[in-house]
Amino acid sequence: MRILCKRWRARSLINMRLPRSFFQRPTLSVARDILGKTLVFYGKKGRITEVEAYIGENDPACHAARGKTPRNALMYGPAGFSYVYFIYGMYYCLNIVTERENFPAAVLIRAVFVDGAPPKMTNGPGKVCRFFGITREHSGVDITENPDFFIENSPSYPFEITTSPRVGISEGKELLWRFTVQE
DNA sequence: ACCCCGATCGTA
DNA sequence: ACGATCGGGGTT
Repeated sequence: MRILCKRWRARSLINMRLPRSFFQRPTLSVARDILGKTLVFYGKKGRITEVEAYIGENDPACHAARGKTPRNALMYGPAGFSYVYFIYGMYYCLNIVTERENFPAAVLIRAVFVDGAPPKMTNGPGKVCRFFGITREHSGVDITENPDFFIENSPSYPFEITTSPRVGISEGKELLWRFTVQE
C-alpha cells in the first residue's frame, strides 16, 4: 500500500510540466538542468539536447547588453515565458526567460531530438523553430501555464554534459555557456 | 528616413 | 568560406 503510493507519487512528478520555480534560478543551472527535458509544442515533442545561456546586461552577447528595448523587454519579465526573436531575415529562435523579474536572462534552445525525425531537422536554433512552427506569435507565452506549449520533466537516463563557447557571437567567446548532451 | 549588423543555415 | 534576406536599433 505504502509502496504503491510512493510509486504513484514518483510517477506524477515525471511527465509533469516544469514550474516557474524551475526557471526562477541562476541561468547556468537552468541551462544544465533543462537538458534532457522535453519541449512540447502543440503535440510535437523533442528532447532538449543543446542550449546556451544569456545572462544580464554585462554579458556582451546578450540581447540586453545595451539595455531594455521593446525587442528584448520579455527578458526583463518573469521567468518561464517564451522569448522568440527573428534573426537574419529568415529564422526564429526560441528562448525561455530565467531568473528574477527585471534581470534580463534566458536560455536559448539550440537543438532537440525528435523521435522518428532526422536529427538534421532539429539540430540548430532556427531549425527547431522551423520544425515546430514556432514564430513571433509564440513569443511572450507563459510556458508554465499554456496547455499546448510547455517543457515536460521527462524521464531520462544519466548523460554527460559538454560545455563550449556560444555560437555566432563576436564578444563573450571566453565564456563556456553552451551546454550540450553527450550522446 | 537611412544604414548596418545579426544568439543562422545551406552550400561550396 | 560565403551568400541569402530583412527586422531592429542607432543615428540623422
